[in-house]
Amino acid sequence: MSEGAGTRAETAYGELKRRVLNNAFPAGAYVLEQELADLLQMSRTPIREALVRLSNEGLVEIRPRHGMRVIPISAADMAEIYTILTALEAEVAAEVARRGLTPAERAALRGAVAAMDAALEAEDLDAWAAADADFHAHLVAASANRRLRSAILQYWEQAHRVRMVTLRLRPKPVQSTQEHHALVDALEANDPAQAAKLHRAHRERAATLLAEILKTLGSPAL
Amino acid sequence: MSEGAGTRAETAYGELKRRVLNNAFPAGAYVLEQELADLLQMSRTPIREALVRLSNEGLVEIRPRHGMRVIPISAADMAEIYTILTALEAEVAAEVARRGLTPAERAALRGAVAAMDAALEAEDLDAWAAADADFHAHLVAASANRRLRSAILQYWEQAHRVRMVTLRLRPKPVQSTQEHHALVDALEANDPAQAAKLHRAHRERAATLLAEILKTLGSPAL
DNA sequence: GTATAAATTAATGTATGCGTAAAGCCCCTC
DNA sequence: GAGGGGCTTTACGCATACATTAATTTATAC
Repeated sequence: MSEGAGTRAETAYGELKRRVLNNAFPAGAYVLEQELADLLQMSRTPIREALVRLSNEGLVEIRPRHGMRVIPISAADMAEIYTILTALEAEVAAEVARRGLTPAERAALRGAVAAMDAALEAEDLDAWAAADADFHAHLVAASANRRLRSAILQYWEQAHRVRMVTLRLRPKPVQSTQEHHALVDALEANDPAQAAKLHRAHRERAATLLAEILKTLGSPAL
Repeated sequence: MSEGAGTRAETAYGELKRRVLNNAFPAGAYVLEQELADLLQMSRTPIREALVRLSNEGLVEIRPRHGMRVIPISAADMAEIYTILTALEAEVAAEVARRGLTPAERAALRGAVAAMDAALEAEDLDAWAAADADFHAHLVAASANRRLRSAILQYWEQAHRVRMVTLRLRPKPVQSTQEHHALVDALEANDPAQAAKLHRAHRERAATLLAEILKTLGSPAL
């Protein structure tokens, strides 16, 4: 069993982040530092450090006498996030296309697309979402730009909760598979412009879709 | 006199950040938490919180028994940062061109370009750098995307120290002015694609230039 | 009943103290 | 002089205590 992290602050960070991403906190509710300290069985000090980090990452909000809460994401927020994700991932696509795919990368990407196909056929939305995440993770991992990778991850995480909630409210993602295949083709063909363009279109379509769903949901902001 | 911030942690954050950006810490040297605490006349607790934030922002590095140091930026780091800045700012340029400039924005941008011209004529590099920063700040401020604004600011800050150091090592920035005028033209003409393209070219040229200077410097990493 | 002021509560921001364990040092061996 | 084992120092990680002050409640006046 891998414990987790050496320091308590890191444990707190990891554990709280996990819970935030899995929507384990009551939506919109404030949680006090002491409650978190009790929950994770440590003093407020490491909890505080973890909260500072999480709030820096835009995942939680600290309100001085009310505690912390998961940042609610509105349709407008989602649009902001997707704009950034789109720009950054398109950059990755271009970079990767420029230098070409290694066989391992190619395999990983094609594998992820295959998994998406399979999940779609099996009507397993969770598996599809996982495969989709996998695809994008592999793509991002192929960038040599460490800062770029970590920035993308950060915005991906901000959007994660919402993606999960809306997963079952959207039409079956059939077109997505096509788009992913085309993107890998462009990457293999060493065509940066095309790769960036395809990826951008892919993301923009997803963003539009999400925006509509969120608008439909009213906007109680997740 | 504006004191600064209410809480000491915020004061520490602001003050330390200011010093980091102004290169007030000996290059490459580690500084202990206690020394910072003495420096700012507070206990280690708020200092720690500030350091956690700064390290999250990629400005400093915390090494457990050695203290904190300003993160050294190599030529490769600079390339990473500029890639991200380029992608994000091009996005802003496109967004702003899409919706058009308000008269105030137009005035601010043209004003900044004029200031760059003047500074160039007066051979005042500091003024030129300030005007350049102004231009980009005004451009970024014109985006409605809060997350995008803050992400750009973050990477801008990471590059700030290096920009200042290299300012006097580069050829006179004559071409820059032209490029800025052209960009404003595209923004006014509501031409998103052209605005993005121009801005991207502008930044990529700057990045190439910087890379060469840094390579020339050897790479002791700033 | 509403509004204002006073009193109370309680969550945070910060200082402090201490145990831990890493880093450095000393001394010894080869 | 290089290597290594044990000792010392000390910076940090964390728990804890407490003052501060915002939030809330109660009291009071109208």
